[in-house]
Amino acid sequence: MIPNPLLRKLERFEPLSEADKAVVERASRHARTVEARTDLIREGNKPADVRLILDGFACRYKLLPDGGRQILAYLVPGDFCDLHVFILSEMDHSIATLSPCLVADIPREMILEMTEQHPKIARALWWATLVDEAVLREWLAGMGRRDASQQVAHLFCEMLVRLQTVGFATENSYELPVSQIELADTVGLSNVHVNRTLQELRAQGLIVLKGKSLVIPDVDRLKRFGEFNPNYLHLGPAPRSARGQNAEEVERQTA
Amino acid sequence: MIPNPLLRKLERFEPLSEADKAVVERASRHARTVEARTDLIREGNKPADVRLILDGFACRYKLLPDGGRQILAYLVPGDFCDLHVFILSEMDHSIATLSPCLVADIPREMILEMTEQHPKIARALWWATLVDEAVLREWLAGMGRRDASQQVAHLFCEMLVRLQTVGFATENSYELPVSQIELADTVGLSNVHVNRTLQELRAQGLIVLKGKSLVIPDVDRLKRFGEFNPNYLHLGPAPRSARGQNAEEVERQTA
DNA sequence: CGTTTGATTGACACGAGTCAACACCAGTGG
DNA sequence: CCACTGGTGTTGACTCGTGTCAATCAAACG
Repeated sequence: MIPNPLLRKLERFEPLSEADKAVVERASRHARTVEARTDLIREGNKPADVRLILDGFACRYKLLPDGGRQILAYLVPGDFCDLHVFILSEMDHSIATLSPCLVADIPREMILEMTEQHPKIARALWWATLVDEAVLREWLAGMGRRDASQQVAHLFCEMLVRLQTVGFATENSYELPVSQIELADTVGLSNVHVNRTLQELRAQGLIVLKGKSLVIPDVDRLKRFGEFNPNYLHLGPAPRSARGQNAEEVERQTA
Repeated sequence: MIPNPLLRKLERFEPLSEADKAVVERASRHARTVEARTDLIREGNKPADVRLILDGFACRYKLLPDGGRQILAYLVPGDFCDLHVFILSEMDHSIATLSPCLVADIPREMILEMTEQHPKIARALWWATLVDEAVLREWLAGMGRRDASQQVAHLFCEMLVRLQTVGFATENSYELPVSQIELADTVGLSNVHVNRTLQELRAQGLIVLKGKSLVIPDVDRLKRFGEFNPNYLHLGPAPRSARGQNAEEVERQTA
């Protein structure tokens, strides 16, 4: 089986005890598949339990009165749809799958158990929530102050790092099951301009994007181009080697 | 004296007991003044305690390598600079005053006391944090999918509501101690274009902005113009004042 | 008073949006 | 087996919103 992506993510923050791990595993045991482009939660809903993505891509999004859409976050394996539904009375945005997904529905009680009886998990969940917020801030900064190509490059770097931490990316590549239209709704551009931007990144040799498969020939170069500084992901030191041109430890990819 | 803005805000979520209120009051007792345009926390810092704004305007911001700046949030009376510094090892952004501020430094222990021995406060703080995140999402949506004038109008509506809940705005006006340059860094535009946008809003009679004082002659009209739907602020029903009946009209419209 | 910072205005350039046409599949059904 | 379809990617021509540069004003300040 695939190692639990949530576990991988949380342990990136701090090591968990065996008992902690068991609880996390148990919470994500019962999962269902959801096909692509399906709403998991809609604005106005008050979901009864917490959804956890185990495989596939999903996104938070808002629809605007004029029909426009803005994607607010990508949810990848190990990410929660909404940890805190208990507090707010209703969702102020929607969540939908982008690709086919494996989703676990974690009952409220199990979340409470995790947070009340496993302080380390509680802290790690706190951390995950804060990182989500930090990502939001980084996107906002990108939207406001970066041009199209930088912003796309930055996004690709972020997804590389995030997917690597849960074992869904190699050293320099991953599957990005997102159409150009969806990318446009993510970075706040038109689909046409996203297309031109991707062409430009390709022409500069910064990315190789065929279908849904993204390869980054020179990760450091793309990071420099996109002004990507991973500090906001709060991952601490890379687990083994990561940075240099010679980092060759490749994550095993089971998906 | 002035009722504690934090208390007002938290009680907008749920009523607190007298003991709860006393603790909140105590936490915000020792405050200091900070002059305008002063960093409270810098990126990379690990602040020892939590800062609470009691008066004035502050902002979160990020500086980009090219010198650009993006303001990520406005902090108004009742807002925390960073409730969760305990978890993350360092700040990924900075916080600065915009106007002269009154700031309380709340020691970590007092936060722990509030959250561990006063569950209602804990829930209310949770709520405040989630609302901050929701505001961030709304800004992202605005940045990505609204044009300049809508976005500015939306921001003005948001600040009206937020300031009203802490008693720093009248029915239709408030002090906005923010220069056009800072506004530009907020909405992701150039200062020149912000100026033109403000002219346009003025010309349409949507706002009266002289110096730092903002008056909104017809609040509902501005809300409609900016497509402002306050649901993301999760304030529940309006507390009783005259704002009620029209707010729902806006919500209907955006459905 | 100069100095300085912020607001305002105009001329011009450029990035990004819009519209439209076409190519390229993958799926569907006749 | 092959038209037909709808969604996605690609391109070009044109428009328009916003940025840039620069000059001028206005107000705050020592």
